[in-house]
Amino acid sequence: MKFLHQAIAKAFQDIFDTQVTEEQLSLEQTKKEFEGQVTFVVFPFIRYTKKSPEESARLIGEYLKSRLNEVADFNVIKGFLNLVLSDSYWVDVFLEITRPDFGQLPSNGQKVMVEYSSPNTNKPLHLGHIRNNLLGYSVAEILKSAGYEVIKANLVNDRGIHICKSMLAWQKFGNGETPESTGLKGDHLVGKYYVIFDQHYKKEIEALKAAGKTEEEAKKQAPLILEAQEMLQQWEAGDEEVISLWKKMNTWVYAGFQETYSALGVDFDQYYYESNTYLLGKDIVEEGLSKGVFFQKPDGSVWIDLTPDGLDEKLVRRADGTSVYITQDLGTAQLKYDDFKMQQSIYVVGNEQDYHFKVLFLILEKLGKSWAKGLYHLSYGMVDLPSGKMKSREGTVVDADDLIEEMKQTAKEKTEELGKVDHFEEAEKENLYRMIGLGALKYFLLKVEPKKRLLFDPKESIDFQGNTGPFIQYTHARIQSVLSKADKDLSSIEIKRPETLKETEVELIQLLSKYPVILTSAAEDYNPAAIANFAYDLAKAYNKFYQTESILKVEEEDLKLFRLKLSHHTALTLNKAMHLLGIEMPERM
RNA sequence: GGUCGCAUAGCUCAGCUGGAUAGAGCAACUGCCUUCUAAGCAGUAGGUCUCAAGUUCGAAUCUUGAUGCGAUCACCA
Repeated sequence: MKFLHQAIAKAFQDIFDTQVTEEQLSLEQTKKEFEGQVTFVVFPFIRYTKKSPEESARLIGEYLKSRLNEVADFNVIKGFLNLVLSDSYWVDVFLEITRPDFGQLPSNGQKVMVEYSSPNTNKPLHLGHIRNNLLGYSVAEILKSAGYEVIKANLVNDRGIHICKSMLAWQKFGNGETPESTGLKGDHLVGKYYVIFDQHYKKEIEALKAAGKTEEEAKKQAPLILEAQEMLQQWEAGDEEVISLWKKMNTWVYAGFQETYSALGVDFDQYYYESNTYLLGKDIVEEGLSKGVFFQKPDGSVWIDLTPDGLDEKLVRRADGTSVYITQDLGTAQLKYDDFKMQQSIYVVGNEQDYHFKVLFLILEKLGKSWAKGLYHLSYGMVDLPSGKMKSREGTVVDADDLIEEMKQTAKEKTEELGKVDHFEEAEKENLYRMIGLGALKYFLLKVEPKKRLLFDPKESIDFQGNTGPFIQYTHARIQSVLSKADKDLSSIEIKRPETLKETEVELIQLLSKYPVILTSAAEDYNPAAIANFAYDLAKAYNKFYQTESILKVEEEDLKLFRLKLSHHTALTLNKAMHLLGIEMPERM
């Protein structure tokens, strides 16, 4: 498109004797109802042309048509100059697309860390974590494809009072249960005891309230919570028995998480454990004090005053010298940077922590950390149920493992209804159900812009038709079917340039050619939804082409080959795009 | 109450740095499988882009205010 910018700038020079820079010009895609593929809006420039919009557009149109082979024709409607580019030009564009490196941007020498998942080790993963994991994974893949070197990091929240609750409940009521003895996945077993703790704790609170205590008092004085707090202290003191119980239960949880991660197809390059990092940040507090960024209150607690920035005063160290949440995050941020020296660091964390990250980044900036400007909080909306928020203690969560299983089951039912895979081997069927079920789930979660909140109704199953993952997978399988029937090695065949193109072919080529642009902007915005929408548009455009033109039945061998090649590169691009969302594409379905 | 985010068809969502008559999917209704996979294609119907002012040739998009929903404002994480 650059040639058009140049030519239009030159047109202003030649026709109107006025300077318009290429940067000022913007071209957009012509709306479907009009003829042409590219539109130049002249309204903003009539003050340079000193002519009516129509007249200006007509003059530029004529200029372009007479000088550029690529411009076959034009039409003017009001101030819109619609350009019809030649079929030969679109064939050139297509040849660009067939280059082997199409869709992978060259390395930009930048390193970026994407932290996502960050689970608590006291309960299994749920739908909220799934959104987090898929977003993080996808953003990481998008950045890789856009030329970054990416480190996927997971910060495991494996310590603290909540872990002690599960441990205590297991100790008291567990009767030595293990994942092996119960057949439960490790994270589910530990989660079970987290719930059991809460049940007993609530009973104790009720008993205390009946004895005349207030709610507040009861919550603080219940024997179980006191015991859990004591256990936390023992843990921090390195008590052997507590540590060994902690290790045992964490091992169960990690095994369980790993299973869920691999079912989801997400992975990590680097794990950080809070049990290792929770003491970090103490030297940053000292640094802040000596730099005068932090100040101390009479009771000894350390604060930062962010009121000039429109925020509040924030505590960074308690009066008793212990850290708070943000302290260890300051330390961990430093640790990550020291480990990798990356230019950007992205935290994929829910929007409930918007304020926390605003404060965190601001503090690091005030401390003069050169790398603070590369920090970014990729904030995503909560996943809500029709009944409201998911609450693990109340059991109103959509469990990750259950949901994955249900999706496969639904995929199986829908596929069997269609009866197209009856002759498949059992293993291929199972794999197909997995791909389709997960494809539907992943697409459902990723097609929506991250910051928007998401409503999930367990009673309504996720669609398999229309703007969905399976639709795109189906399109891919359909193309593969055509290609395998053709039985040609397309990569080694030189195609002859077609003289003319059909409308659906031009549409397809134009869409395909946009892929690198979409990829770039998706990487800039950390937005997988842009990729999802592109894949959908591409699949739709292919289906339209498929329905209007025949491929294998055409007489002329050259045309057949061209259409096969077009199909082939559509499939490749669909595959690339969906791969960025972590969605696998079946060869047949 | 302060701050931040969101608001587009009955439902779920697109809408690029302001541009043409605001687009898809689901749900509803009509057509299209003796022809390359009908999880598809084509069509009908469905809108005060929450409301009000402003900026301008032009606003769903930018500004301000209002309303509604959500989050957050812990010596919790």
